[in-house]
Amino acid sequence: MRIAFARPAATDATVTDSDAPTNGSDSDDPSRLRTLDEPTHAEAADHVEAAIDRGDLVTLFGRCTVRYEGRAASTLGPGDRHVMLKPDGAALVHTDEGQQPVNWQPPGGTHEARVEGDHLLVCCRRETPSEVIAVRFERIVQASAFAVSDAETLTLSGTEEDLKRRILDDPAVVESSFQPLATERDTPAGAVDIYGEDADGRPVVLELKRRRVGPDAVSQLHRYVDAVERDLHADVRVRGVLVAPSITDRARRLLAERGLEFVPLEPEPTAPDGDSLVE
Amino acid sequence: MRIAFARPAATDATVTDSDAPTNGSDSDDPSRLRTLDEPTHAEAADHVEAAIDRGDLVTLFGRCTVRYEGRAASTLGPGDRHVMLKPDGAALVHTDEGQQPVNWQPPGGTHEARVEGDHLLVCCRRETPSEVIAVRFERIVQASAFAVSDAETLTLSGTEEDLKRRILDDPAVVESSFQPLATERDTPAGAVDIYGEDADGRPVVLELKRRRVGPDAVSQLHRYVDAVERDLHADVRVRGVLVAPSITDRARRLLAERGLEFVPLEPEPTAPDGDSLVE
DNA sequence: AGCTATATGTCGCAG
DNA sequence: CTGCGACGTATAGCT
Repeated sequence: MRIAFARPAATDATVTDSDAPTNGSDSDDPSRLRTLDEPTHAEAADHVEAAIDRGDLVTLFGRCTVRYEGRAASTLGPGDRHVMLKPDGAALVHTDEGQQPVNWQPPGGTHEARVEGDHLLVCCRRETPSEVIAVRFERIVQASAFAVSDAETLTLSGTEEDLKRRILDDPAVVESSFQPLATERDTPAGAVDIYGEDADGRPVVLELKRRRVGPDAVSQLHRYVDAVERDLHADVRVRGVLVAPSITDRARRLLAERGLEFVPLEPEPTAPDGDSLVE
Repeated sequence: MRIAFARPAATDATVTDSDAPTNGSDSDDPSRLRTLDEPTHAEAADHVEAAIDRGDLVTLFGRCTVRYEGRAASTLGPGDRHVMLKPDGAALVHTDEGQQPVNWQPPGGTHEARVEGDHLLVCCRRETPSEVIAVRFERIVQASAFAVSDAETLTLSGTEEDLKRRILDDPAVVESSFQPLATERDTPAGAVDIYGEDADGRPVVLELKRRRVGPDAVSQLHRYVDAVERDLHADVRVRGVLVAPSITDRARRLLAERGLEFVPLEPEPTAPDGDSLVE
């Protein structure tokens, strides 16, 4: 603990919420940060429980083990890690490496912190499917709680949706006289990205991908073309066109075997790079 | 800042690393935690830069905007968020919701923190592909650095690998007299999970999935069966069997259309649930 | 709640 | 490095 003089005797006595030796801000400080450095397990448990109740985002630095059981099961021996508990029920355990958490829990679950023997136990549960993460801290270096408020939503470009718009805006980028008739056209095999007709009036199925495609995309297109041909149950041959920035060799071979086509196209026109994010 | 008396005059004067008003631990304290609460931008910049140089895992709480440009591009307006910079070059920006970061950078990149106007700019770059995240803080509530050490690796069970072992241990779980001949057998379409022969000596291709399968898995199996049939270029018909816990209706239909088969099997025998993670 | 497809997917492994 | 497939994938949209 940072404010040692304010700490109760290091018994396992429960620390009352409002009297807890949080620091960094008064309880009505707009910063909404509450931090404990090197707390006892009991202090940390109270701190975390109170933060969860308030709806704060909680972080914990410390040495811990992790066990998971649910769709699969895992164990992780002792090490220094960072744990994040989100107010929406999500939980993340990060090591020093990797973009992905070593263990996690999706949103919708519940968090719980309590002392268990000589450990702080942080438990994150969810149902459907029933899953649990148990994080056992032998030492907590820092426990922070922050009342995060974020009204903004991400604006993203360069997606498959952008590629779709680009084609609908100017169908000629696919092929001259291509005419889109429907998007998300339903078939027994699933929804077709763009369905239309070529210059000769033949049906065309487009499958769009925002990036370089492999064999899986070819199979997907193949399924749709098959399904539409059955659907029309006429003797017309349905064209299948994969639209993506590029294609791998194996995918191109597969495409040829199945009589399908490829049109190279980026989600967005390649701009003569303008402003950079940092000057 | 928490330790106000230790802080230099709040000019933009650079804070010397070793004299920086970190707290929570001395520089050689084994806890290896260094935290600043409500630092100035200049203080935070120095703190973060020093932590990156040391190879610490860095976290930042505060109000910021985020811009990303690379494979795609995005912008995110001002809000309270949590930023994590890992020593391996990974970066994560988390809001109060979702398991996934709202913005991120995979490992391998470089981090940088500096004052830019009235903001703290945290920049995370990587090459191949060239990508940048720029996080601009208007306010930093807390900046922590922790020398994370984690020697352990995750032990995971219930994977496709477990399913494969289960079949190789006792091929009869697939079908009586099924005989595995190879795993990862190479074909022009990719590697087959398990290749073998049935009681009649006919070639069998197994595709394994650790969980319920949809149409994509059927297509994958179909590709492999096609490829093996061409490969053998004999007139033998190759059987294709999807092995997974369960299958969706549409996938089952697709499977039937292509003359393929399904065998229900879990990655691990369903145990009469033993010890729970918490008692 | 289940099904389907996308994703700045990430990650690991092989060529 | 690219290619390819698995992943406790997560996430969104739709029935």
